[in-house]
Amino acid sequence: MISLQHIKSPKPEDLPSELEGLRMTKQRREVLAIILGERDHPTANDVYVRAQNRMPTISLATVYNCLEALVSHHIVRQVNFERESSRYCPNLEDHCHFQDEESGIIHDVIFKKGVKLEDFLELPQGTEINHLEISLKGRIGSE
Amino acid sequence: MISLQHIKSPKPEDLPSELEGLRMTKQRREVLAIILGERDHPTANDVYVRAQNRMPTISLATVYNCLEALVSHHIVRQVNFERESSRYCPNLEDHCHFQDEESGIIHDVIFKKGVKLEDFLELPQGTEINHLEISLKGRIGSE
DNA sequence: ATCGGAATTAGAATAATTCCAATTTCTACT
DNA sequence: AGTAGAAATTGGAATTATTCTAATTCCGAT
Repeated sequence: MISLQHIKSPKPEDLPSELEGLRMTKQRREVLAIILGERDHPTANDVYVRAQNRMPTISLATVYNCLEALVSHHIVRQVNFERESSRYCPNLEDHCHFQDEESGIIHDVIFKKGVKLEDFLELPQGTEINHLEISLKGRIGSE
Repeated sequence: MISLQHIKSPKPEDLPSELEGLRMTKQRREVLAIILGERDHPTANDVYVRAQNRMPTISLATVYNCLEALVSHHIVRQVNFERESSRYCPNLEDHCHFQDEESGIIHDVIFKKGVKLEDFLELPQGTEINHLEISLKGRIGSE
């Protein structure tokens, strides 16, 4: 994938017919376009509701299927906060998430340049990390 | 709470009648003793099953109630991995969790001494973090 | 002892997600 | 272009973890 990262709001029909080895069906393109469009970390249900505008017959099961396909092909990321419903994020850069408890809005938070996991965690040596999720909650200072 | 941290397997009846302002009922003591005993990050259902040995009439709802009481009084911590069921951890030190994908076992991982969040995250200034959860998954090197 | 609030209980309800079986749509091959 | 087989979609049912509810029980303070 060259730079979907920086394509803000592609029309679904402008998305390629295959991405990362995943065949892009009409529904998958619609779902991906929604996630690339409003980057507000929507839930599956949010995506479903938005998708219905252009595609009134899409089903929620399909939205879940599409999301799982996109996630497992590393085209979008799944984001979890405690036991809330999963959210989806098109930013594939290494980053984590901060949820403002006031507004509920989720912000991407990037790592300081050059920081590696081993720099701040006492990892048992030989550990191979396949997945990392950092979730923060709090408030944004109001001064 | 002085040092429940280091009390390995207290008998429920040895736990105090109040902790952190929370009245410790028979059931809450049982649940807490289980979590302090086997520190294997049990789920609510695990706790329920274990509790039934000594207390056959305890209900799952009560286990959930007790866990929520203990968590909200900062006596135990709730641990989440993606959308798996929550697990519970008596270690209140600042730490995060690593799940070995092979065995499913969860290990506590501590931070390098003196490391602060701002050292590795580009936090928008003025952010006040109330909650932080870091979950890692991977494998433990086998050499 | 007893009153009142808090805790416990069993079971129903909910929410998010997954499963299922029946269609529909693609893709590849003739 | 026509068609078989595979893959994707669909609606609805099922599942799972958790929360809610209403009735009972418990416990500490009067």
